Amino acid sequence: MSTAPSFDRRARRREQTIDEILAAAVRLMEAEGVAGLSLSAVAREVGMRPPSLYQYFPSKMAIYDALFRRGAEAFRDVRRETVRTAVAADPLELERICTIEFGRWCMANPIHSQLLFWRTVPGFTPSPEAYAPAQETMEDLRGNLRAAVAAGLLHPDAVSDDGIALYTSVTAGVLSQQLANEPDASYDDGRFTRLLPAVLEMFQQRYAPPRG
Amino acid sequence: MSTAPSFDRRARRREQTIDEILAAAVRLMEAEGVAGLSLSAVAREVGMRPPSLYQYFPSKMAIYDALFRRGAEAFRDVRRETVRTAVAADPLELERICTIEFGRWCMANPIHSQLLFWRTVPGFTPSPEAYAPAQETMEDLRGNLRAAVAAGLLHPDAVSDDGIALYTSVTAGVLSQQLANEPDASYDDGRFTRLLPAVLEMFQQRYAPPRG
DNA sequence: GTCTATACTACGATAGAC
DNA sequence: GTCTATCGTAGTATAGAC
Repeated sequence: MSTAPSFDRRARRREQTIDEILAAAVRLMEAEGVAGLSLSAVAREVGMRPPSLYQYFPSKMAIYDALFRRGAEAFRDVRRETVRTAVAADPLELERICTIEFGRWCMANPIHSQLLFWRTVPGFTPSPEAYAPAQETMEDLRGNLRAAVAAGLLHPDAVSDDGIALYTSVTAGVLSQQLANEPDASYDDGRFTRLLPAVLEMFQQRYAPPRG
Repeated sequence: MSTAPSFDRRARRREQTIDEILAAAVRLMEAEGVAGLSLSAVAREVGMRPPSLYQYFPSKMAIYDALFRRGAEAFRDVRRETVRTAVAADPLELERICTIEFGRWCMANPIHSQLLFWRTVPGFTPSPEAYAPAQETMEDLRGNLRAAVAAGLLHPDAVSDDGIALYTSVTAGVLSQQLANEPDASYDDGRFTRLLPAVLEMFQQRYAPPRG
């Protein structure tokens, strides 16, 4: 087909525009709050008129959904890339590194984090497609902890529903406090993010393996 | 002064109206999200026209501020009332009971909790007057933990800045997860609130007193 | 694919009558 | 203390020209 290359170029250009719109939305949310996003402002930011946005997103909620999805994909991939490249002595150390990288990502992407973890936008619920990568991440986490259990580094209860919920609660706890109270601090300077290694130790201690 | 009683009656009536407005605001936020509050809707809810609200609050932010303040006062008082009436074997158990009562209050008042702990309303920052009771609560918490240290039940590091931050992070962590993921569950049924005793044990274990 | 024009709704807030 | 009327602004979204 002689028209295929042309389609490719158009598709790529379209993708670029979509990226630009989403980037503008994030910038505006940083200034006005996640729930304070307005399509008119997005349009101004990207140099369009509001109606033109509808060529790329059918509604305001679709923008939130795209951001949710990209956020969920990004932090899933941060974890996976860490698993692929990190040098760790054992599965537990690997998961620790993953969680810290995850924490860095959250502080580098506070808007996505708020959208993902707090869900405070009035009418917004993520679509199943947008939510799927977040579930995959939970499975990845469970897999890592399972490996730590198999290696005799954690008690089997660590991978129970309560164990996983406890893990996410304490890690999300420090990140949540950081985002709410010192949102502009870097990961390394944050009063709360500094505590992430400590809560991981607490978890490890609680689920110490049975002796033998 | 013969007019004094009349003033009292007026003042009381005015207080009642203010209460009614704030209660309506909370009801609406439960339905539409904390950041989705509109004065017109509040006015409709209480059976007024929007301009009449300005007799009671000079702006929309003043309503948020009043709710923040009342929330901060309420959970400070929940803790203090618990200290006054709870039967506890030692300061550490007392603080544990306080924290659990605090958790119950959060789940019973999710809107106030969101306002207090997440701060996701675009232009809103609490006034110093509204914030003061929250600081008092932090001091109360520190005092309780100090008593536990004095009783030889916790390591002195527990009342360091990091220790306190760790305490608030892990407790706020389970509550935050609960509010975000299962906001409608009761305290007793929540998948995350159930874990509150466990995180308190983790804290206690981490800051176990020096032996001797 | 971007625009103008516009429909429609709603908002927060103020002025001034009663 | 409550109202009507209104200002000024902004919002989301659609129709249709180019």
